[in-house]
Amino acid sequence: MATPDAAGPRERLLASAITLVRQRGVAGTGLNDLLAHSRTARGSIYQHFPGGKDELVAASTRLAGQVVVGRAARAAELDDPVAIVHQVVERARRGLLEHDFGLGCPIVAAAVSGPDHDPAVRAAAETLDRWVEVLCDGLERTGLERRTAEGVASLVVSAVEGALLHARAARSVVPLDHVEEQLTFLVQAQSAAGQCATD
Amino acid sequence: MATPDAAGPRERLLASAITLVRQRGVAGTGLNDLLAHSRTARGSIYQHFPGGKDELVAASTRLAGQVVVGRAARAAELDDPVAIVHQVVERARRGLLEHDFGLGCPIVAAAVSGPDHDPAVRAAAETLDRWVEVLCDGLERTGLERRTAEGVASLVVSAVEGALLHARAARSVVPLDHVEEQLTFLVQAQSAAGQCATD
DNA sequence: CTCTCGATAGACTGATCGGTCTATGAGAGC
DNA sequence: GCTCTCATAGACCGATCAGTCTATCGAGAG
Repeated sequence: MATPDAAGPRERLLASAITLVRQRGVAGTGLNDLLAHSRTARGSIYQHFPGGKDELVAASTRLAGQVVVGRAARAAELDDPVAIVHQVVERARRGLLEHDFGLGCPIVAAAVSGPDHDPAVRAAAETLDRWVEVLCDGLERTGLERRTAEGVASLVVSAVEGALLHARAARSVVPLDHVEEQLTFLVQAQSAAGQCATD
Repeated sequence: MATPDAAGPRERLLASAITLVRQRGVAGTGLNDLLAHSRTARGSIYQHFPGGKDELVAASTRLAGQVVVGRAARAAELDDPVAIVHQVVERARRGLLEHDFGLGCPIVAAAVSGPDHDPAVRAAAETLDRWVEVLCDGLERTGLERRTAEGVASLVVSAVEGALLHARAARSVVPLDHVEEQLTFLVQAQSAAGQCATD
């Protein structure tokens, strides 16, 4: 369980919200499921999240976003763009396999949750933007030109999210393998192109 | 309206299901919304889809999948890989702008709908696989090696789905622009690499 | 004409939804 | 000891959920 139960109800609620939303989406996650999964009293939701389900989901999306961006930032510290790509893809692959394709990306779940749940959508959008930024900075540090790094970082994020979604639905990591292979080729080609230009 | 109303209740239901699911997801779409949007009698659902909502959603996902794959097949007939990529991305871009970022991809919505709605998830997975196949065949026809075409096609589908998702959440087509730019660079580099190898 | 069958409209069910409420208990600070 | 606060447990609310049912209507076939 992601919830050691030593944590308070607020932490348990956030952790359970992230897990259940990854599993069934925002609209598919009911408060009853949430209370049972987090073993929390009904009142505790409104103690910590006066706005109710919407506020809880938004907060859990922001929290998940911090985790995701934090990992990306650590990956972006590597000085080889191929290693950065590998790190990001590998993280997605492990997340899928560890839970037997049961959990998707929390940011994707929030992003597609629609006009109701608008705060969650905004949190997802901000996370995706920051994710791209962080990767972009990392790729630039490895020698890519700024403009190129922006495009590559954006592609990496989009491709990994898309492949994760495809892989979960198909219950196969092949889409992630293909994406890693091609992204690796791309960053090498872009690095080489940048080298030539600056020669 | 996508429903000319001349069509029978079955067609109206399918069209409305696709639209509403693109907007709010599977779990977020209620039968009442569906009936109001399609101006259809409650009984007509069970006349045409005895399995109820689940069967309707699965059928609408398969229908949407046929449309998506059909478009991809037409794009894949072009003899320039760059044009193929442009066609696919441009379709996504127009879909977003036409509805002011209100509608996502029906296949994505079905893919992330979770273990409930399993038929919809399977339909989404099959569509994604066929989509990749169709693009792969097209790219191979333009001269890419089979193995390379597989990887590139998979990346194109994943990247476009991911970028579509990011673009809708952020209400900006920039992610799609970045993806198109980098995918264009990639297919050119892969084509060149293939050329060299066969020289 | 009648008979039939799909479409429509809408009442109705039990279950579940998100949210509010009260009551009890456990622990910290005074 | 006495609050005061938060966590818990669970009853309760109106609204909505998916699904079933009945009744009426209209078009086509006999």
